[in-house]
Amino acid sequence: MGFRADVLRALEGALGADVAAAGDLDAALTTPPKIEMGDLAFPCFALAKVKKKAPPAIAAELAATIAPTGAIAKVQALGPFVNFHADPAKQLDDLCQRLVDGRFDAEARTDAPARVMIEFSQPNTHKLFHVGHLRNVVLGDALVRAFRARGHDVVAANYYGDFGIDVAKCLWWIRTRPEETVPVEHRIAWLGSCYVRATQLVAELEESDPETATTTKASIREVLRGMEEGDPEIRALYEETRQWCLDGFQAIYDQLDVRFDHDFFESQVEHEGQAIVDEQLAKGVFVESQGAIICDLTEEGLGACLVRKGDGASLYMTWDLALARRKFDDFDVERSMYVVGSEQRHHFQQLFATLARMGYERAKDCRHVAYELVMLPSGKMSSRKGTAIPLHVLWDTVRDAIRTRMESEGRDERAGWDATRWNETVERVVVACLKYGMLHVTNNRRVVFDVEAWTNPEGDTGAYLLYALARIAGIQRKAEGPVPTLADGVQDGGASEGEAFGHETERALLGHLLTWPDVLARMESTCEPAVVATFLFDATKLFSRFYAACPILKAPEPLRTARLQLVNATEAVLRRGFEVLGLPVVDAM
RNA sequence: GUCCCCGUAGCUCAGUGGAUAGAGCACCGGUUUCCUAAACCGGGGGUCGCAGGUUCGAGUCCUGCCGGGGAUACCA
Repeated sequence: MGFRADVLRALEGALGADVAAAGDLDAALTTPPKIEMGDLAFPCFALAKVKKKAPPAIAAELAATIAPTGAIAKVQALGPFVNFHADPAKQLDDLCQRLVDGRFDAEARTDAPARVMIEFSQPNTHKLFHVGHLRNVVLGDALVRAFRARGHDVVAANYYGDFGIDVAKCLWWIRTRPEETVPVEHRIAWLGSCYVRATQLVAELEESDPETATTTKASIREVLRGMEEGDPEIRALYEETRQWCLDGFQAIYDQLDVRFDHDFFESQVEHEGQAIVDEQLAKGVFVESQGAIICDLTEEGLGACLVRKGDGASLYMTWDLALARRKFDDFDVERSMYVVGSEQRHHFQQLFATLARMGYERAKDCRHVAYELVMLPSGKMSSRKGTAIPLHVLWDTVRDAIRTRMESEGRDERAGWDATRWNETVERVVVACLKYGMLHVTNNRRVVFDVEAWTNPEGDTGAYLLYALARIAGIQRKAEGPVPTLADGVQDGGASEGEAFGHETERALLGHLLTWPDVLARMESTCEPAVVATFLFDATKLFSRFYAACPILKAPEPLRTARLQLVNATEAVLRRGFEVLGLPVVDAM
């Protein structure tokens, strides 16, 4: 069948009685650091003890016993490794067939599909949506796509923070300053500034004029009560401004091509949470402590989990309990994932432990996908200090940079483009840059947001990835004569006019494409989109090298067909990766 | 105090216990009568924070320390 299978069979045969001592052969196989060394390598260290021989001697012995068969073109000992060289044409043919008949995708799927809920984004209404929030959306969406590609039944869920004291602060500011005009554009940013100014005012008053501070806070609480109890005037303002935000968020999700299957709202689960607290209090799972209600998690080493404040008010934790119950009971999810910043680690450890105490067995299948903040080169982003970059500002900046770049080039491809085509292409490059910029860094690492770097579309960026796809489309467009489709495979792997398929850039690219199923599996188990992002960058890099080194359309047959098939296969695999990260595609740029 | 995350090239980052630790940016030099030069090739640049330990083998695993960030019940 495939090269890897052939290698495993050959090794088993050559090892004979030593197979058991060698351990898991499939797991042992590695990729040599350089393509000239071969495509797969078997390290002989584990055998050294049993055979009481030096690894290089064992490698030489094994290499001598294995004859090239099937897709194995050459076997060679190199130091302590047995290196296997694949027959590149057979390998390419195999990849084409598997892409066509679905085996390639089947291999990428899990054998334990589950119903998974992935909660992400969780934007607060009445607050600025800034670059930091973008990381969450893009990360969560990538996970949704990856879990789907793996064959899971995924429910993408959003959870809007549309209630509480912060919303009241914003509304209070608006009500006490009727002279302020509401802008037509970027209303979320304006509402956010109302919230910030109210917060700052209270903080200042607490310093300078404690008495006024107290009355101000009291009137903010009045607004909150009005929201809760349905004061017509306050309620109307609340509903209107809330809707501005929901519309604004939807516009952002549309631009990013992010979709949710279900929306939760804080305003919905607030009361339910309190009911759960009463319930669990009656059962003795929750207890009173210092006037408040807690779930005592000292046994788990997590301290006290506060579920109701001393004044009877609910908190995040209270609502999360109700939310979790809905997820388990109404949606029947087997696994539940929460994409939330890493500063909430303790919160989620407590939440999951509390759910376990409440009797939810599936609490063990809850997972907090933590990620670090987005930082500016100058430090932490703070919406209160006004140092946060609103998403639309970033978007405009990147768009300007990319459009300027494109307009200065004057490419033939773009000669007949109308305004729509221009706008659409620019927008796709922008989205690719934004998403890739957020995803190519490991979750646990801070993303440093440097506008200079983000507006330079060269090197390790989304634009670089799209560029490869545009070149691929260009080749396919310009090919004259017979153009193979993947289903045709590679009929003849032989040499022609002294040139055969198997240039080192071809073999390196091909070998890399073959690892996709494994890469997707790793993204699922680690919840790290960076795994796929790195794969795509490497694939693109390898394609660019191949492209620069090997003429495709002008190559003699059958080399031309083989190269075109490599181009087709590269496109097919790249598209799978783009889909998983939610990156847009282009066929010209 | 305790717990968690990060520390790899000037900067930003990859690196699934295996071979000479790799990219991108920046800097220097080269490549276009040829499929898109947003590309490709070459060059300089490293005590993988420090010290021990486990292992045939450690950037990777364990312990301790140093530096940065975060969490640590009545904020959200």
